[in-house]
Amino acid sequence: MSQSDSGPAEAQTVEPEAGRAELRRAAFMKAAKDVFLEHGYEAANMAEIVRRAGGSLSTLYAQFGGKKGLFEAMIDARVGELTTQMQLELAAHAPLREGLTRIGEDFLFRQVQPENLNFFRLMVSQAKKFPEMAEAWSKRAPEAVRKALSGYLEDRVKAGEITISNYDQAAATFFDLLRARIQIRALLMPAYVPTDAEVREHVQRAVKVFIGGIEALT
Amino acid sequence: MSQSDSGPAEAQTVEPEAGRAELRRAAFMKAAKDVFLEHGYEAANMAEIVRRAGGSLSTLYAQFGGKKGLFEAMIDARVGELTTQMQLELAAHAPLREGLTRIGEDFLFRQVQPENLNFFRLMVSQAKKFPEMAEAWSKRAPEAVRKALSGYLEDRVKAGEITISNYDQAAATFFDLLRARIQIRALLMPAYVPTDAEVREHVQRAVKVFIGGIEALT
DNA sequence: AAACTACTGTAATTCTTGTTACGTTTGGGT
DNA sequence: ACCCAAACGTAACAAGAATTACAGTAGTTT
Repeated sequence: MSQSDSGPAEAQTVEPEAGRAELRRAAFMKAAKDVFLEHGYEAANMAEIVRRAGGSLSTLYAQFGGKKGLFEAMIDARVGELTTQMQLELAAHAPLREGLTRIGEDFLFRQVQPENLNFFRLMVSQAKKFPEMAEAWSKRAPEAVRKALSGYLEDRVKAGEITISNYDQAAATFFDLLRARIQIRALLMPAYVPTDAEVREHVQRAVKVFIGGIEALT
Repeated sequence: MSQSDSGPAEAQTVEPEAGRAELRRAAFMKAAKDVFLEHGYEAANMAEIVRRAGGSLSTLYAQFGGKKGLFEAMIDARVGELTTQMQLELAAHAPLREGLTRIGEDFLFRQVQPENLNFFRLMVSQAKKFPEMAEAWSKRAPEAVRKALSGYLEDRVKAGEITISNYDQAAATFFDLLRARIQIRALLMPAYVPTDAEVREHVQRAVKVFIGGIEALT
């Protein structure tokens, strides 16, 4: 393609003072991420990873031990990145409807980005083969977002805008409302990418139902 | 192994008057379903399918053409079964809270059965390679359940128990509330199987939020 | 500059697995 | 009982891919 120069694609997050080994490692990880996300675990090809990363097969094996090791290293790094990425920009003291809308859109837009969908697909399909991986992700990520929203809700309760008995439960419910339909459609129909308008409309509905229904939880 | 008698595992849904070919075909399909659901598409092994089904590799290839053909045939059949299975037992004229609870529990219990989770996992992981398959499923199944619930909701509106402007939207929202958290946990943690109590409690919350919040949708 | 280490490139190895070939057996219709 | 198509069993075939071996090269350290 336009990438006709065969220069290796170094990751952007590498410290400048990193040694040769670190540079190779980072390039391998980036290429591995691309290839694994694109083709899945079984169909991913070690030779292709090397082709994209530059460097040599031997070095890859020396550094990661094998396909499994490379995969796990890549996932570990990715889980870390995504978890921090999930720290939702807090809505501070915005009024309830506005704050929920902002948090909801932020979350849902991220959720439907192709890269995140591919990551999710990979997780689901490999959950049996790499249980620790999937479990780590399924605990850290939701916890991060739930905590962020819980904090905001608590603020709103103190402001007297709403009554909530269980913050974590309320937060989880809000994310349930947000994600389900769109995420499932996107997972099953890779060609389908929701438009901005769809996402915003969906968030609007979720916010309405949430505000109306949440107080019903004793 | 312990399966020392080499008897083929015939499917239970075959008409008694079926010819030899149909019997073989049904046995292959059942074994294929088991193996594909268990290992995923790439890791599934044709020889193992034959081992489980009884019969011979040659016949399998004669009937289905190859791995891809077998997979598609199996999925087609399965989509048909599941779609009809999703015809929720209508709650007839039960009062709103009771009817929703019944429908919700029925749906969610089915949704978290290991076989259905494996099927979903397979769909998600192969959505790119077999787009028609995933799309067919992602359209037929939700439509079936939504229609069933819509009918019930309409009945309740006529009975004056609630006000709803858009039945399909309302139904979709209810299923969003039901499925999200538990389904995602189950997908990512194959070892985790929610208890009956968890499921029922979750449904209770969903019903409460739904009833409280749904009228907020203009 | 020498020595040592790490990286590179390529080819060989080995294993797995989908697929095909072919000679034999079997069941059902006449 | 006879025939023929379908099913069987087994082995061969081919392709792909993970992994390893090895000889040459480049960087780093002292």
